[in-house]
This record gives sequence, C-alpha cells and structure tokens, in this order.
Amino acid sequence: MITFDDFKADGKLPVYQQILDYIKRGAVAGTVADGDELPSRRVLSARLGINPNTVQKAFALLEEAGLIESRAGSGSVMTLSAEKLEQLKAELLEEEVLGMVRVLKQTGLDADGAADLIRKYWEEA
Amino acid sequence: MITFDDFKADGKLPVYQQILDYIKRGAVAGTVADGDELPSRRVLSARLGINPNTVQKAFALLEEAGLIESRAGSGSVMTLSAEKLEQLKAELLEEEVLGMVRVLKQTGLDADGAADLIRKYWEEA
DNA sequence: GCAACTGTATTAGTCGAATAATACGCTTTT
DNA sequence: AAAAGCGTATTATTCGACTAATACAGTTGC
Repeated sequence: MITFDDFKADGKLPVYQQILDYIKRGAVAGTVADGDELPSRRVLSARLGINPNTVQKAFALLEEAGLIESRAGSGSVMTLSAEKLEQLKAELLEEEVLGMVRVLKQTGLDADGAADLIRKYWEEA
Repeated sequence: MITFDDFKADGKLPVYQQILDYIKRGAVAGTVADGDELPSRRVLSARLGINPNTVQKAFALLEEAGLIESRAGSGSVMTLSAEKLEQLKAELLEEEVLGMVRVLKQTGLDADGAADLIRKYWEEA
C-alpha cells in the first residue's frame, strides 16, 4: 500500500498534478512498485485534507497514463512494466533536470559551479 | 534597457510570477544592473503578447519588493543595492536549488549522480 | 503649450483549479 | 442477502490568474 506519508503539497502546482508527480517520482525511485495498492479516493482525500474530486482527477489521469488500474469495489493498483519505468525515468530527468539547468544558467553559474552547489545543498533537503 | 529577449513563458507558473523570477535571476546573474531601464508596461505587454494588466501586476510587485522605481511619464528603473543583491542571491539558491534537490532525491539519485546529471544536461539547455 | 508618451486605477468578464454535495453501480465481506 | 466500502458521475459554487476596455494623471520632447 502506498501510504503518501511523505507527500506534502507546496502550492506551486495544482494538487492533482503534484499527486501525479509524487507517484511518478516514487516509481522511478523504486518506492512505488508494480502491483502496489493505492488508498481509496475517499481515504486519501481525507488523509491529505483535500477534496475527493481532486484525488479523483489525479487518479483518472494516472489511469489514462496507464500507470494504475481501478475497479469499483476493489481499489486501484499500480501497473508498471519495465518499459513504462524506463519511459518515466527518461521523462522525469529530461523535464526536471533541464528545467533546473535553465534556472541555474540564468543566474550566471557554470556547470562545475552548479554541480558543486547541488552537492552543497544535498544534505539540507 | 532590459530587453526581455530571452524571456519565454512556460505556463507552469503565473506569468506575472515568471516576470518576477526573470528579473530576479537576471539581477543575480549580473545581466540586470542597478539603474537599468525597463520597457514600459504597454510596450512590454505587446512584445510578450500578454495583457498590460499582467505586466502591471508584475511591476507593482517588483516595486513593492523595492527592486524597481516607477514614475509616471518616465519609465521604471532598477534599484539594486549590494545588500538587496546578496539577499536575492541567497533566496534564489535556497528556494530553487533546494527544490531541485528534493526532486532528484525522490528519484533515488545520490549527490554524485545528480552532479553528473547536471553536467550531462548542461549543454542542451 | 501640446502631442505622445509614461504610470496608475477601475470595472467586467473568461477560464481553470479546487471545493462541495449528492447519487449510482460494482465488489468485497460478513 | 445486506452492509460497507469502492470507483464513477453530475451539478453548482468559490477563487485566483488572466484578459479586456477604458479612463485619468504625470513627464518628456518638439
């Protein structure tokens, strides 16, 4: 069961998008695996303090992306193949890291300075 | 004159916020300096293809933050002291880099892997 | 002085994210 | 079979970002 214990909304992106990101990053990290069950829409919305419809939207998008399967009565489970995992990892690194690099470049850093900076802040996160 | 030539809205954040970020990052990078003039609200909104009121909101926030000064008839100019610059740099690195590191950590990377990844993607941005 | 710019202010409307309240049908459990 | 929990669907409302149109006041330059 995916607990969502370390999920924390930051307000910068729509909550349903943050749920998608949370699941995708967890899949890449290995903390979310094929066959893992997800909390029900009602339970998760109560746990996160958000509206059931917001969770529903996130889960609907996850299903559309082929990452979960849902059946009324049962719950929702992760459906992660090796190919999907590779695809997810590539997408994440492409989007996130490139976005980060753009910001760092705009502040006038070079590659070595950026790499050093990452190491410096690695502990505090 | 700050040209906003390399400004590109990406839709993930409110446009007025992206303008704020653009100016702040430019200030940290040194491409935006004390005394630099900004395009007028009307000119900039036309150049970026957005509503004048959106630019107005961004400029109002910049003025509130003490980063620009505006006078009707003249335009708006940057007002950057050394202390403000230091403060800006600290804020940017704290927020942006820590945010990045959190994402990379969640994908299961370690500090060295992240640093290598930054170098790898540095060229493509 | 007057035109052509500036910044500033107000009001109304659109759109998407999120909330809220229900309702219905399916599956599991007892 | 019945209850409880599940996914799913619908409609209405709130809120902020953004657009739109317009008006007014100050500065610059001819």
